Amino acid sequence: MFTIGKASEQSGVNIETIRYYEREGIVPKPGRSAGGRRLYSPDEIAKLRFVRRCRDLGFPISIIQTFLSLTEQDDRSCGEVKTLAENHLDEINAKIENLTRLREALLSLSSNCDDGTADCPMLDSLMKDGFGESGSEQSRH
Amino acid sequence: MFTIGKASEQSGVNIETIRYYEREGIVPKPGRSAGGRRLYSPDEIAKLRFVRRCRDLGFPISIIQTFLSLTEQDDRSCGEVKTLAENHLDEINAKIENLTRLREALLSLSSNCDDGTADCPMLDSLMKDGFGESGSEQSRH
DNA sequence: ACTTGCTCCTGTAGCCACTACAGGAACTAA
DNA sequence: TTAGTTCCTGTAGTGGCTACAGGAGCAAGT
Repeated sequence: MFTIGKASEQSGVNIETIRYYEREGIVPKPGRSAGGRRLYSPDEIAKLRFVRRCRDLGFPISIIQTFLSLTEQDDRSCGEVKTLAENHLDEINAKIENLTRLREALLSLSSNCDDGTADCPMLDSLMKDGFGESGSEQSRH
Repeated sequence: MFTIGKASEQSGVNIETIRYYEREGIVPKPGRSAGGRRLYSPDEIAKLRFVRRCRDLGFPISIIQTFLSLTEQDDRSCGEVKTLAENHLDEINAKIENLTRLREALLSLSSNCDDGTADCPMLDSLMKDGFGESGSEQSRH
């Protein structure tokens, strides 16, 4: 059994984050020592590491909770996992596309932007009327 | 002069967000009608639109505030803008790289994941000891 | 036995940039 | 006048943590 500090080291999850996961019911409450300290088994540490790796892959907590419940009941888990992973891949691809378009926009805006000029062409075009948009979009995640 | 609804339409900024920007001092407080309603001039609407466009480009509010103060005093603004834009471009590029690596990782993980299997190889490898990491990293933005 | 210094505990508040109410006041059109 | 719409303030919630404050427990050295 390991204290929270060791569990943090071994799982790569910050101590405060571990306590947060417990508060939120993302991982089960561990046992306690006589003095009231949390004690983690290797299995519980593996679970923490699993959550961190999923977070590193960009999965939101809600999906990770589904993953965790799928690992409990080992009943036809793989199909559902694959679907969730594919949806997540689609989101990642969409983000990459967005960022790439954004980069192009920013590049072309800042390219006219030379040191020494009094009026900045980038700020100018961002302030102008009807510049890169077709109407009032009003959509942001 | 326009009410907040028209200002929202014309700038593309949500009504609640406009009020939030005002509360936070990101845009100056507009005048009010006899009945206490906010009234926006075309210039103030242009400022809101500017903020939205910068947000669309991914700039954080803190940077946008710098931009706004630079547009007030038209003193050698362009050099500073260019630097901020380049730093932001670096961040965007870093994000794209991260997401691309993430996509590869997720693809290779989920590729072994076929429907019908009892134990999911993706969840399996995420749960295992020492799989894709060199030690205890502990670094997340 | 006592002290030093580390780890741990709970509880609360802050981060970013919004978004979503609730409960009421003020306009506008029929 | 009345119904419907827009606006007002104030507060709380979102996600996923992170950062305290103020105290208790514990291990090693003297």
